[in-house]
Amino acid sequence: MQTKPTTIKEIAQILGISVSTVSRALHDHPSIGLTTRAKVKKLAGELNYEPNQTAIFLQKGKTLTIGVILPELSEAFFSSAISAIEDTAYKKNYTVLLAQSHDDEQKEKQLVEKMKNHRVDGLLVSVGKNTSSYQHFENLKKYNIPVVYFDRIPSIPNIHYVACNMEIGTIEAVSYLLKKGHRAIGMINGPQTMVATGERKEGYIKAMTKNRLKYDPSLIVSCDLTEEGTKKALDELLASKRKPTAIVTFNDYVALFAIKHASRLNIRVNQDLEFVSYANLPLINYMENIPAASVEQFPYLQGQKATDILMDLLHHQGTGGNEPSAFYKVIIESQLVENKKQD
Amino acid sequence: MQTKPTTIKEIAQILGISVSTVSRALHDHPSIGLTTRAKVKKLAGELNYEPNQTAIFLQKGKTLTIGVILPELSEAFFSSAISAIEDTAYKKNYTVLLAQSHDDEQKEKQLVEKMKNHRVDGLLVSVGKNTSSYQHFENLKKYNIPVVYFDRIPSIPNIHYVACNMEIGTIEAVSYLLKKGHRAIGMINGPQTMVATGERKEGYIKAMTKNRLKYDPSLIVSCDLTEEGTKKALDELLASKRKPTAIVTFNDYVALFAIKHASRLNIRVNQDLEFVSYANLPLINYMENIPAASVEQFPYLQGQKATDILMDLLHHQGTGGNEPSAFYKVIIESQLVENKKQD
DNA sequence: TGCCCAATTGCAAACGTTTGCGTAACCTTT
DNA sequence: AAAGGTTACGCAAACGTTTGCAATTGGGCA
Repeated sequence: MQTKPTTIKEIAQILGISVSTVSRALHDHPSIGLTTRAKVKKLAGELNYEPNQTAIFLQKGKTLTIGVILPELSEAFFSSAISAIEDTAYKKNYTVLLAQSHDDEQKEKQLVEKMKNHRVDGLLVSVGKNTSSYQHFENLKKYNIPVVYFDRIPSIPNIHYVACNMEIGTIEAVSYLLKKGHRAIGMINGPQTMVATGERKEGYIKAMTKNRLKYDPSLIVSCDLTEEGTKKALDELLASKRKPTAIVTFNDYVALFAIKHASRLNIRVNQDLEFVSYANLPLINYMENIPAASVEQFPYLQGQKATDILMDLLHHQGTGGNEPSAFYKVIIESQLVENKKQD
Repeated sequence: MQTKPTTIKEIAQILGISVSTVSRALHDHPSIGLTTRAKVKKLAGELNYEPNQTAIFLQKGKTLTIGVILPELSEAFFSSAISAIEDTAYKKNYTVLLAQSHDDEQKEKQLVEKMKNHRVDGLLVSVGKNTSSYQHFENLKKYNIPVVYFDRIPSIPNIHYVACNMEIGTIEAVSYLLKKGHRAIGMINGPQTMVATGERKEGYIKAMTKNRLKYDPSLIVSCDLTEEGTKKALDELLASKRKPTAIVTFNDYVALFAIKHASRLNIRVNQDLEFVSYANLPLINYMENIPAASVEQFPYLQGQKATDILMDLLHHQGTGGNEPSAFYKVIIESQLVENKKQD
């Protein structure tokens, strides 16, 4: 028995009234009599009527759907963010259309097209790390599809975004190490191309100068974030004139690679060499040797904020319709969190 | 300048031909002359025409969208699975509508409704751990919306599913420990209610009897998967008459909790007490003290298979339409993987 | 020259809903 | 009792497509 879903039309026919009346009755339109209203609802209930959203979408030009494009669903940071996005969207009765770019610009472009065809009301994006042009996103403006970027944001003007500023967190991280008595503090930073790399460096320098210490450029090395690159970076640091007693790493992956390498070199982690990192991973809770502290980047919060902004945009665009003159630029300050190791 | 997306209608008007001709031209319908076909396509290109999917959905009754309902997006196992689902669906030109139940049966029901209203073509489900009735899913059959369950599958007949059988993996795990000389092997199992708990126990027993060893029930304790519960379970095992020298845990979380607890009790992990677990987590790569081996459950593969099945169902339902007489029941055999600790 | 067939194209319905406007019926008012 | 005002409902268009069928054209052939 394959039942076709009940339609408003059938209800109208059974009751011998018009479809418009049924539609209005179901929406509690005041111009419909109480008795008919009740009759309609009763029957609708009995027939298990569910409005066909696709029809409503077509009619209204809105889909109550937001698209999310991000590099990699299985990465902890993003899966946490997407969890937040879904939660937040759900509360506002929106649904989430999901796609991952795998850091492939070409695929990212296709996905934007797809999202446009699906007529998503808005888009949440964390751009791929190789993406060089943002035209495919910018085009959406013409179609009045708002885009909110999060975490990995493009460096172009006039966009809405929420991101995490690493500078403050880094200042805190370095200060934390200084307070613990460290003077030679190394940093394994990311590739020069990334915005976040610059922020970390700035933070490092500011923390040093704020404490009237001089900044030794040889203590900051960049790496490509791979295990191999991390090893080399650590070796380089350990070989420098002022051998560091503490290291700030670009992210948890790098930290763990470095820790692994260090303990193989018979360096006692967090004793001979203390680590501070940026929390991308939820696994810290389960580990033995972990960075002494991490700079939290709040993926859940970022996802939540980004979704809130998009919702706001969606609900206030009906009127004006022109380019918004103001853009949301939410910066979440990163924050140092001490990793208490045992319970 | 907010451009409305180009419609087929506009193209028709500009070219002075009918919409049907335009539609057919764009689809390379043979009955349309080559010249008109070319003209239409040219203009469509210039105007950046993109078909309005919502209209097509309405017309065709198909949305090229599949819904995915699972407990928790941010859990590593599921984020890996969803990644696979998206990848696989994308290849077949399907889009993924995503929602998480947070293990809340009530919300799960609402989500099913929502998915139905969105007219997803099919559904991929991993049920919440508290879900007791599966009626909300079963109802979808009436609407001809196929459902494929994965990983956390309900124990009811006549469903499509792909899941991982823990028995083989467990046999392998226990055998692995036996081969290493262990004789007193403990097991921290899950709650009695879960299918997987039974499978693990079966595997344990089979491995023991296969090796002509007697099965000591006191060496299998169940726990609620929390950190507290795990501690208690481990304490219980350590207090038993035959103190185990190795332990198989229900999953990686449990394993890590247990390892944490053990090392606090000054037990040398994998020396005094060896651990084998089930891989839910990708973090193993980064850790110091890890289970000596894990039973891999292939989340990516599960997601992939489940999606493939759904695709197949979707493409073959056009004809019959009645209840399928055959159901996909794909069992992925779990597999023991030795965790090589240092490269 | 008349007829038939193939090649093109157009008409219009359909998918399920919302909504502006028109129109009955009824009730109140003078 | 006629005018005016409510109240309750129906008509039909619209959203952008697809598609069965009809209609038009032209050419080939007898």
